[in-house]
Amino acid sequence: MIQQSENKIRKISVLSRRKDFLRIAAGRKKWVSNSMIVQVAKTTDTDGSALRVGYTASKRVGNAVKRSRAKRRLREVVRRTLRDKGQRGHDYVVIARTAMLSASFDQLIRDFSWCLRRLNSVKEHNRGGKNPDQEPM
RNA sequence: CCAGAUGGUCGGAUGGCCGCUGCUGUAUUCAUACAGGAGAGGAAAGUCCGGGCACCACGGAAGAACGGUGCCGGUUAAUGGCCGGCGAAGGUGACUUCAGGGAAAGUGCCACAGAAAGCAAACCGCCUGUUUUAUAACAGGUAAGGGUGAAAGGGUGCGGUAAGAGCGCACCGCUCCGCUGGUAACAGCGGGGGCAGGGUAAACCCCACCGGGUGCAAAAUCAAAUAGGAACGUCAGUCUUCGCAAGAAGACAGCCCUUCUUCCGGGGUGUCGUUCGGGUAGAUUGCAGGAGGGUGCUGGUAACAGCAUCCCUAGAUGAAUGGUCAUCCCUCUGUUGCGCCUUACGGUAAUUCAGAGGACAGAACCCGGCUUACAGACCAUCUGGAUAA
RNA sequence: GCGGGUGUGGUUCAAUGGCAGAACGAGAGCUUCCCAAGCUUUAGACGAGGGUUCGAUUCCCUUCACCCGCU
Repeated sequence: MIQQSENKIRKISVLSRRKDFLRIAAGRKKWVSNSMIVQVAKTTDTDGSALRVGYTASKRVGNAVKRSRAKRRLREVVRRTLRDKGQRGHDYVVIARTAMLSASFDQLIRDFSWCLRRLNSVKEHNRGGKNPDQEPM
């Protein structure tokens, strides 16, 4: 995409507040793959240039060791991928599923890129003039 | 060599690329670069005990209540931990396990079965006597045997007796006294008593000892916004008092409440600004040098203590300490099959190749324990058995 | 991280240490032309492991799961 090549994202900051997670989940824009779920919403900063990411690994993933490992792999995937393919001015939330632990790392990168591509195409569709409230997600 | 017992150590290794969080140094745009060096455990877990530390409460001591602990001695900051000993139970043994005070202070309970479940009593029995041809009935004695039960008022043997019975005796058990050893728990020996005194205290209880409460989201410092508080200034309708004035006090008016409108009554209340104090979000400290660890010596059976010397070893906060790739190591499975056994089929299996797997588990103020989870590997001491010399 | 609490049939709850029960639900039968309702009847549980006791759902210890409170 042309727009992405213009994006020069110098830093990826981390979401930490429960309020932000609830706001992004209420945005109802998400895409599910086998190993993860990606949610996205427009950021609330006035600057509009930030790119923020939140990570979630619930107790369903496993005990503390497994949750921590899932978050570390998520961070590594996001660090390698989102700098090129993410859109700035948006907040992302990545949720780990159980397959996060057993899948290979290449598969995780493919899953994340696929989710981002589908979400970006949905947003392109939005700019075409449709009402965003009637988005069938 | 096989099977065990006890105690301890480790719990994947190396390298490439890309990253994360503190610390130190340098540079500057003062929060960023670069360099150096550091960065999870034996259980970090469960939160079951004990302390440090912080705040709150409290004049001291004792008692009551509540909770806990419970053989004896030692160790420790302290403990319900640990070490040593005693007793009981289990094991051929090394060794292991034990909430292991008091049932002769009192209360409660012991279902069903059984005659009887607690000051003993007597169902079937046994024995004697009377009546009766006999069977049997009645009266008395007795508790050995049977039966019930988890448990039936010491056990075994001999004597004794009409039958029996601690009725008598021997041994064992119980209990009391004395002596000896031991700090003690307790053990040994001797003598007396003559069988009373069932079990249950993880039932109430009694005795001895211990315990103030809350917990780093404790607490301290700095300190936005909003609301409320205090001080000062400013403005505010009328009247009265004080005062030359500035101003202060009081009353009425105004505004709000008293369900709604009016009147009466009652209650409350100034506007704005600045500052202060308390204090929330947030930030910093608390917070990593400590009941610290390694080695050696000394004392002690040991837990542990003392001395000397060396070392500094995580500090995150939606929570770092990694991600990925390659090689090696270990285990398992499959393929090939040197060699060995076998006539052969076949069996075992060095090696090669391929695949899968490599446990339990992540610090959150710190420390001492306990408990629970854990693939495997190694070391030391000891026990039982087999073989050889 | 810290502090509390609860585990009993499929569900909601009882039960002095002595045969584990009630209601609803499930199955079968009776009744009815059929269904519902009603009546009769059956099956089904003490979270797990140890200990004390003659005997444990109950008492004690360990463990597992779940719930609540503290920002």
